[in-house]
Amino acid sequence: MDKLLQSVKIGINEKIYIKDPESTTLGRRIVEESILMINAMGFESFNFKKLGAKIKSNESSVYRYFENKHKLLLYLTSWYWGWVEYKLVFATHNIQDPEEKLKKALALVTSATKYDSDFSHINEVLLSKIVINEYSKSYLTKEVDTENKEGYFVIYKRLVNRLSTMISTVDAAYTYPSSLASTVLEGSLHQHFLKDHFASLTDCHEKGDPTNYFTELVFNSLNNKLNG
Amino acid sequence: MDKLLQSVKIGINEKIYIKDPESTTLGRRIVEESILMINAMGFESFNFKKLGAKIKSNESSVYRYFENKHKLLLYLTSWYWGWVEYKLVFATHNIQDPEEKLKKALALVTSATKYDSDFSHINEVLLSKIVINEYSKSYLTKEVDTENKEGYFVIYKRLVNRLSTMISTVDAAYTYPSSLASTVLEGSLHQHFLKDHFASLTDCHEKGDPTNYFTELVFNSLNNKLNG
DNA sequence: TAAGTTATGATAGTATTACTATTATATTTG
DNA sequence: CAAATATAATAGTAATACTATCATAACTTA
Repeated sequence: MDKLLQSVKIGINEKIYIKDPESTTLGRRIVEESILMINAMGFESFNFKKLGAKIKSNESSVYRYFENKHKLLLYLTSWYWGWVEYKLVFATHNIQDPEEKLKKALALVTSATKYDSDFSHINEVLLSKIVINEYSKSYLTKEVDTENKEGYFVIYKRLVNRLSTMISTVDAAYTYPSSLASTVLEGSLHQHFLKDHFASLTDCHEKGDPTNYFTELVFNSLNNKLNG
Repeated sequence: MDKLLQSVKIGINEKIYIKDPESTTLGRRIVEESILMINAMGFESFNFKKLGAKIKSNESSVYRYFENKHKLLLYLTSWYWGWVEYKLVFATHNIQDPEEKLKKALALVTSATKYDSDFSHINEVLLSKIVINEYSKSYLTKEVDTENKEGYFVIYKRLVNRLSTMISTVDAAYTYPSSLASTVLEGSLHQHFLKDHFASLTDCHEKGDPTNYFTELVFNSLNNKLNG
């Protein structure tokens, strides 16, 4: 429950930003508008000069909040995963049955993000699209090990571990709980991407499909007499 | 078998390059050295000026082969997937039993690339590392739909479909053969990445682990009385 | 082998990016 | 109200991602 409360404000590693964007109106405008812009034009075309112009502020002012756009992406994706973690903990904490708990968690983590506005200035639907299209770019870098040591990916790692633990609770004998958890999280983003751009490479076309696919995938792997 | 022979030279969509790098010594040097450089410094730091200098040629000469570094990445990754496809077709074409065939295919597709030098100037081990670290960047772009229409991803798509077909041959009733195939291919790259940078998010640490993990994952999903 | 063609190399130039630095002007706070 | 702080405006730099031009080298073929 303490973790839960801690997650409500979505505590992001302070090294990711120079000045907490949640602490000022300008900061929130930066986050708000960057989500719209990255979503509309893609991460590579997006830059701080354009963002400054769009919010009728200035490039130099944006740089006082984030060192560069890579750090801003780390901020946005950390926020997203923190939000998913918050929903996951909230939605599963009173479920006793391990299988039900895991089922609920999988549904939450694999389904497309619907409209939500607990955090006024953040558009979670667009942010989830950004995560689908850009998340890999935040870690597929030469700096990944340094940044990992700095703790830039803790929220995501904690989420994978929560899923992994739920998997192990259902079947303590299963050999690959972490791999399965990371496959579900990353694979879910990938299936959503394929659905939008490479329809022939996926069978997830209807709403609900990624959830059904991954739920089957996970439960077929657990408590299976064929294993071990 | 015709497909096989066609694949030996690894036929890459001609729109990806301006001038076929296989047709000249300089072209092959560009490909050869770009693999070493991208592997050493990462795709973002790599550029044609540095490459030109390294091969004691010139930036402008490199631009006569590839429009930009994105196209070069498309070329390298297409080559890689074409090479994997070639190995896959070669290694499985005389296996009759569908399960054995699929097993062989999964092993080939999920295991780390060992030393190979059928194609002298291409270092397949380093190229496979590039694919692990950079492949997503080739399609996670705003231009993906246009480039897909141009046929820049045909080889990869054909490979997913081959795997998908093998899955359906083992179990025609399985609902998600394409999703499972794409999950295996993409997921395998991801597990290899995690092994190197986020060890706590995977259980694949030993050589052979990704193969065992994905083989179990696939076969637990097929011919399972729990389904349907 | 001379003449034409094509490939490569060298150099220069442009627009954009990703910043840093400086100074001016608001705005907040004590 | 003064002092501190935040923001805005402007300028500047090094690097990137090219394009264009011209010279020269190498190959081709008549």
